[in-house]
Amino acid sequence: MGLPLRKSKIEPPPFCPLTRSLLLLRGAWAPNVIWALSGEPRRFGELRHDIPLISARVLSARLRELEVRGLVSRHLLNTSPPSAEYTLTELGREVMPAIKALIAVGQKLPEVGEPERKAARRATAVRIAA
Amino acid sequence: MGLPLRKSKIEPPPFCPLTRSLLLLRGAWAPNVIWALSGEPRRFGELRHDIPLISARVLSARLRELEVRGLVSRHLLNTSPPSAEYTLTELGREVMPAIKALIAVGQKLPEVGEPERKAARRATAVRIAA
DNA sequence: CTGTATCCATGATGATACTG
DNA sequence: CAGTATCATCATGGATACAG
Repeated sequence: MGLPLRKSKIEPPPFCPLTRSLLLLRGAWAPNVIWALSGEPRRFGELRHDIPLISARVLSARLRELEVRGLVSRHLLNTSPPSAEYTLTELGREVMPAIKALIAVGQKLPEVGEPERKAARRATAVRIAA
Repeated sequence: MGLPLRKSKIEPPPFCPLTRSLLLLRGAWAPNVIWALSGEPRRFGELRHDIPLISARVLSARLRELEVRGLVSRHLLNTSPPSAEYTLTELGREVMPAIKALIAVGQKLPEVGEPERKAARRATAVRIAA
């Protein structure tokens, strides 16, 4: 995310079967957007509320990207004031299993703060005879 | 991706059940590393070969992070020249379902190039009466 | 071979202001 | 309300050189 998925100027890993889905998760906000859309159709403002801290700019960008990829469809409502409604497409719903799997895994993972991330590796480092 | 998961200086979304797993995918290379370790234990050099284009610096960083999080264990072999062996821990293996789900989804997603990403949204924009 | 330290380029975000 | 445009910031990644 940032989850950023930096695409090397060269070529993306030919082997990795993960490259594609990783592109999907690009930005690290996309999964949350999909998750927020898993239920009923949501309007832009509702999504902003559902996904705390996401900026309008980023939400807009992700929605557009997901739309271009065919995971999300956008409908303009001729209301006043005008509003927009976003829903998952059939293709978009196919992503849910992966999202759910991620959530399930997350619940099993221990919480790790920033400090620990930079901690030494000695924790599990073990010396064994060759 | 920089699937990067940029942690706001403020606070991470309290609600999102995805935050944790997303932290795991940080860097967008982690999933590939886990995937590469899904089989037999691998040495540093083997991983570099398994994951084309990944730099030693990044591979090292991801392995360390996964190690700190308890998903990967590292073993130094007293060989000459010295070598290291990485394996998934039990916790690490629990992530596989999510990885596999991502791969499965990836196969269903259409290929989308950079140009399309910036393309207009008109494709699916539809006007419906309110 | 296994990593680590630097330096640098780029992408992803956040904040803010503005338009329809 | 729904977005978009701009500007500034920072993390992640790549390349290269160096160390155990």
